[in-house]
Amino acid sequence: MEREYYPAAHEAIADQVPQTPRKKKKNKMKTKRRFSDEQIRLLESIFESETKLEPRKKLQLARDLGLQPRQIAIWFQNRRARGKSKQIEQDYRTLKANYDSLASRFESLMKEKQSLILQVQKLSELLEEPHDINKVSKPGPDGNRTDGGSEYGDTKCEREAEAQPSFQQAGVEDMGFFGLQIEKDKDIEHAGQPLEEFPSMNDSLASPEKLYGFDSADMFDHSCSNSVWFNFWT
DNA sequence: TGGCCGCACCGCCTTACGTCA
DNA sequence: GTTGACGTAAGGCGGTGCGGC
Repeated sequence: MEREYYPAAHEAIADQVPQTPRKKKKNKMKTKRRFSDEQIRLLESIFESETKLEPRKKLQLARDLGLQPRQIAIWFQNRRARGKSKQIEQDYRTLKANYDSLASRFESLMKEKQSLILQVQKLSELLEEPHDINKVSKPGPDGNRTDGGSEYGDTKCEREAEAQPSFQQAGVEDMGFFGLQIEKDKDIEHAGQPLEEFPSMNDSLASPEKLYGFDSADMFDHSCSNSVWFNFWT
């Protein structure tokens, strides 16, 4: 469909675009005409080099395009607003991509962490065995206990509470032995916090828990204040 | 020198028209 | 021909900077 273009300023439409309309309110615009492609092209080319116009240049441009200076000023204002809006959208996309990438890496690291914790628990059991072998209930054929519990207690807390001294007994104070740094005592209480504070971009973006369907509360059981956790973030 | 006023300009939000599917 | 979504020119408002008094 053909556009209706804004005529030159000296034509009738110019009368509807007062030079200083700021004080004239409630005077509804009668007609609105889009600028011609040529006008837009020139405006865009100038906007590329300077997003704000000097007054003299604005007057010159208004003459060249047959528009009112105020129309030029408004076009630049609206153009800056459009540019800003697009920039915000671009920034949002970039941030979201970074967030998604980070969340993905977070998830994979959590899996790796869980795997390493299991390895440590198994090693802990191995270190424990020679000292206390008589207390250990008889394992089933597959190596698991037949009563459904473990030699370290039936709860996660008990297992962890007992697992920690075993390292000390074995002279393994520093978990750097496993390439890890163990969290102890008060530091342990903070070990789970970064997980809960994993940044969500905003309410519209799901947190990792929602995004990936896992619950941080399950991973960091705060019912055990002395739980052994590794500092995920170091 | 500090305060006031008018003006121009800006950013931001809103309105209303033009265009298109 | 109608309608709803979208783009955009322009209105309106509050804020700021500047020059004159």
